[in-house]
Amino acid sequence: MTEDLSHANWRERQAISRSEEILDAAAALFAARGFHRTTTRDIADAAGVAEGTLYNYFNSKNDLLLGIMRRLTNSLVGLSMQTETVTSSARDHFAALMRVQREFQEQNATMLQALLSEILADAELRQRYYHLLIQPTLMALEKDLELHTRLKQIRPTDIPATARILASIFIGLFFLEVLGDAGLESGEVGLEEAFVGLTFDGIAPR
Amino acid sequence: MTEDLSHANWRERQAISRSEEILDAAAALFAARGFHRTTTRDIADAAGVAEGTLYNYFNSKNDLLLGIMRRLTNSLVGLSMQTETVTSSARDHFAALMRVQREFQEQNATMLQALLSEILADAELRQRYYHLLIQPTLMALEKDLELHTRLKQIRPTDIPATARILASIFIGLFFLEVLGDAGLESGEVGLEEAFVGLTFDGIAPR
Amino acid sequence: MTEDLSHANWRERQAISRSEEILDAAAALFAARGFHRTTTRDIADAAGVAEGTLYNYFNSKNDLLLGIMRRLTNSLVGLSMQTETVTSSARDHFAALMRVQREFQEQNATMLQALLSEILADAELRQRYYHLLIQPTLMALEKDLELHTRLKQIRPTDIPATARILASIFIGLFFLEVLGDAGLESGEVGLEEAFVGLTFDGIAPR
Amino acid sequence: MTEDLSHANWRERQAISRSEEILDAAAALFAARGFHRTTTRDIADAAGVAEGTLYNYFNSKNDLLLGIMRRLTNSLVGLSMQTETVTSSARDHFAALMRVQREFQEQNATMLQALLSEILADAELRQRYYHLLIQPTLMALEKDLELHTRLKQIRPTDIPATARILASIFIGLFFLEVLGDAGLESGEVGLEEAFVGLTFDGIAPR
DNA sequence: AATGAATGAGGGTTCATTCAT
DNA sequence: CATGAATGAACCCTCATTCAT
Repeated sequence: MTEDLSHANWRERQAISRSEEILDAAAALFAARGFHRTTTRDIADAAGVAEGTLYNYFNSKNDLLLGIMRRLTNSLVGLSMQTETVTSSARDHFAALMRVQREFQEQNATMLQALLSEILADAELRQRYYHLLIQPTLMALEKDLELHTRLKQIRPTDIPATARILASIFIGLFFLEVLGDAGLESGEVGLEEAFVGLTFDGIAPR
Repeated sequence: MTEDLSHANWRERQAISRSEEILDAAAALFAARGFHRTTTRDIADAAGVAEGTLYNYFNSKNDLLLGIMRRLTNSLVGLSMQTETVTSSARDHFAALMRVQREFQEQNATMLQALLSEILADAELRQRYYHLLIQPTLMALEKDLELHTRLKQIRPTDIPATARILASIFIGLFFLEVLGDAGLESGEVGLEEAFVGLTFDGIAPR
Repeated sequence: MTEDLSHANWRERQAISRSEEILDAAAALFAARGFHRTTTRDIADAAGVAEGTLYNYFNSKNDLLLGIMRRLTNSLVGLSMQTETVTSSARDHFAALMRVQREFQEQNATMLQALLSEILADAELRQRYYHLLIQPTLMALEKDLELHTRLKQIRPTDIPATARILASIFIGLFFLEVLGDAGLESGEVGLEEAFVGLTFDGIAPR
Repeated sequence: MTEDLSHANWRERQAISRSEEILDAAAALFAARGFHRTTTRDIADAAGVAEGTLYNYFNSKNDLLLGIMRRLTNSLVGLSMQTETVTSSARDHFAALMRVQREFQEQNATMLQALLSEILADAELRQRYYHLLIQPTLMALEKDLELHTRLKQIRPTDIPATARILASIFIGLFFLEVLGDAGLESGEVGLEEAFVGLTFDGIAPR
């Protein structure tokens, strides 16, 4: 009985890791060549399994995208739990936010790139992505802004609009990164400072 | 002779308008369903021509994307010429910039969306897009920032980083729009104010 | 009236020469790339006319092949008239036959090559070719053999079989030529001598 | 282990026979209608498989031609091994050669016809065919002639030229056969006799 | 008679998915 | 569960032919 259980566990673990290996392969290939230019054959080869095996873990090629998205959301949940803890000053808090966001993008770069392309092309996926990843981010930002406004750590603003501008910065920076912008590669530090400087103090002369 | 000329002109004009009609159809479909989910048959039908006719104007389906990109760059050139002249205060200048950018995005929404998806999936296209559309925008922003810094209308900052953050805002906002973010639909005015408020004065309390 | 006639003549001559120019272009291209790999566009370009113009002179692309065949038969008729005149010895006669055949092949090389390929692939064309070009040649050979047999200039043989072997030599040599056989390029003289030596004296030792 | 092996063998045998079935179908159709008039659909139907299956065994339609050529060369190799041993008299030897050649042509008629047409139209294929099939035949003939000359079984001749004439006879006869020449159908015996009579004794009267 | 843009049927090829082993 | 050969719908593109100018 115990053996049966452990065996089942082993199999389950096997299954999970197989599934993850396949997703790894798929994400890498989707990011490199795009979803449509990647064949199931490519994925199977990269994952070291037969083509038919893919269909034991995923119902369709499209399901792989959904799997990637699930991973991203899980990753984001872990992230939000991590940043939940309020930090001292608003300045530090938003600097930390930027850092965390950039880290998230960096660690999930291939998956994000793989998804974004299809998101722009598929209405259903788009909606799903928005609800699972963008909207939570926007709401978290709004909540943060509200909180710090109440604490008088930031001045009163149009919170929804400001949240969207901040989110746009994160999104846009990822985009520039994908586009291979040289200006970004040089140094992250400058970017973070410029971000905090801009958003907190503005660029108006004193 | 006059007749010959006018005849040639007629032909030429026909060819140009046909070409534009096809691009219109292609851009709309690419934006709606994505490049790969759109068939040449779809495009031909939407443009009201036979499938073979597409290939009298474009060498391949991919060429249609390049045609769309060419249109966008032309549109951007017209835009920069239009904004070149503006000066007055830095505040007004950047507000105008935001307005112009958003207008550009609005007027070229389908084409931008049609391209973006493929840009994320195709390295060559990506590079081309960066050089033709993003880099010029970044450089124009840097030039603007430099100018106004020299005029003491804005305080000294890390100009390349700031330019990238501003560009990111434009890019990210378009993305949110494509994702159908409801918060953006409500009002452009609030957004523009928030943008100027944020970038000039920051969100730090006085 | 005279003028009308001369005008008509001019036009007719024009038409004929146009038609011939087109056939020239077609034959050259068919020989170089094969019938199916040659497009009507290619032919029109090579002939210096528009694609539609081809159809004022030929009903279809296939008709161009028939045109080429007509040319070949005309060429062959001229040839047979030329060789009709009986020459002194049988030896000289068959040597002359070989020479004339090789000359015919050389002068019509492109057209022959263009046709042969299609002949092997198209049953109808094959039959037409056989009746127009091969059968007459075989019959002429048989007549020649009969005549010289009667004159005791050659020994009695199975005339139909011998005629076929002689024709095969001509056909096969052309084939080897097309295949670019280096042994043939070197010298024609040796070939002619070997031909007469073989066919008249055989290779058996004295 | 035994099972694995037998299983692998079964698979392999399956694959080979499938591949051969497809080639059979292709050769028959190419011979009947020509390469370009035969569609991959036709071939698949004739072979009793789906269109896509063709591409599990051959990379392209062109590859089928190469496959046919490979078969022919294999067949030729078997042939040369078979004739290598013959000696006896020169007369008998060349009679046997003729017989073997005609048998080869007969047994590979469809494949030969399938290839010939494309050979005349495609320079690359032409070269390949020459090197794989024609040149070996020519060299074998030259070697035979040399040997028998040295043995004084045939008189001294221009060996390369004679070899080419003999090869031409074989090639030309196949051509006449393809053209459906009635004179050939009647009897092979007469042809063989005429061939030996012509080549050894010539047609000159005693 | 000349033009060449428009046509659309048809072709070769790809690839996600299935299923017998 | 794993395999990979078989499938066939669907796609992009070509090109002979037509016809309005």
